[in-house]
Amino acid sequence: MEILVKKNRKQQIEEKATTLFRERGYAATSMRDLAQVLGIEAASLYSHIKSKEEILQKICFRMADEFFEAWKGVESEQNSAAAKMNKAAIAHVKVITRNTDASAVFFNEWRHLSEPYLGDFLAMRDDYEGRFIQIIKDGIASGEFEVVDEKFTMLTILSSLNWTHNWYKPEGSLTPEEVGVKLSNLVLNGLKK
Amino acid sequence: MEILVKKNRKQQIEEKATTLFRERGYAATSMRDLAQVLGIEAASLYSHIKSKEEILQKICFRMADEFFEAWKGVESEQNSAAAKMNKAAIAHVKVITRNTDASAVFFNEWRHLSEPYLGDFLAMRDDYEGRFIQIIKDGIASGEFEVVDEKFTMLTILSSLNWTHNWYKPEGSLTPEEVGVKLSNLVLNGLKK
DNA sequence: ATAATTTGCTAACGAACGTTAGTATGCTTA
DNA sequence: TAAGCATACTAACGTTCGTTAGCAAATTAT
Repeated sequence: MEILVKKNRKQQIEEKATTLFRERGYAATSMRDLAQVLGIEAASLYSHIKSKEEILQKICFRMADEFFEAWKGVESEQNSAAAKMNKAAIAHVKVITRNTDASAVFFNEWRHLSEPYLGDFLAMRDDYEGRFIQIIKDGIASGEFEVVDEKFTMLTILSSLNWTHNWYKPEGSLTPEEVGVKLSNLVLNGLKK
Repeated sequence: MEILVKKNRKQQIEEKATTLFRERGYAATSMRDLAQVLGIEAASLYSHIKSKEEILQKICFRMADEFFEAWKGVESEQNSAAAKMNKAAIAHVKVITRNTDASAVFFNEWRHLSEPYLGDFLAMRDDYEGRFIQIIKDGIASGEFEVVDEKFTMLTILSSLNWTHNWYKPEGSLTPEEVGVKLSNLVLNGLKK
């Protein structure tokens, strides 16, 4: 009967690898380390995967997919740039808080991707960052936001949002939604009264 | 005659290592990679250094020293928390922008330190972060700042400041001081008008 | 019942890793 | 001029790396 409980070995491998890559880094995690966590021999891993890098690719591009998926609904009919930024921040943070380990790998280990994956990855990142820049531009044009350097501001905002993976604990008191709201509020309104 | 121009081999090694560690990560940089950049054999490195990790230790703890050194002057006689935060942000960002490569190593590679260095490092980080928390607490107590979760706010602010190493180009138009001012302003006043 | 798939093993490959030993050369200092 | 230090070499060490080949058992699908 048990539905959704059975996971095939490949999924297990990717899950454990995500944890290890997060804790030790991709380069410092050996296939023998990974095998040991799963209770098998290193060579046995290759019955399920093609290479070590394939695991990293899966993690990185699955996260990218999730970020783009979450973006849907951000640029809806509403016209306020602040509301859009709020929505975007919440959507973004929700993805991170629901995948803290995979997010850490996504943010820190992507440089170990080889071509053409690396190029694809960077192109997606550019695309994604461009969406935040557009919101900022809109806000400036409409007079909602201060006149700022859009790229600088985008980088600053995203760095705040992206850091979430480093401290968020799912078992803590804050829900992903609440984290997004608080971050969005701090970014939009600042610390001063 | 030439003063301050002559650098001994050990310094050269640390400089080149900083660049490589930044570009490829500590674990993915081999001693043979490093030797090649310097035009010597890998074994020759050991006439100057004790181990690969020693280089990482030097980078990390020199940066830590610089951050603490820069803090002097932040907690001066002035009483406004906003002014203190402004000073702290500028001081912090100045250190980063003047050492972007070493900062990247400092922020991303410290986990490869072994004990007792790792413990020392984390203790220093806690100390440093505590200083930012104190400014936030002061600002809340004095009514200058919104009532916020101090730790959450500290993490968010520092993540913005610390991301600077990833995009700042010394040859660009912004001076370190200007970057600090802009970041501090965004954090304190927010994006909205 | 049989075929196919999943899962795992042992053994081993060649390459790369950090590091040490021992030696040699040239520069700097006493 | 001698001593000492800085610098670099060749050769090699034992270990670990990612990965492949070939085989075997168990499970699943036809």
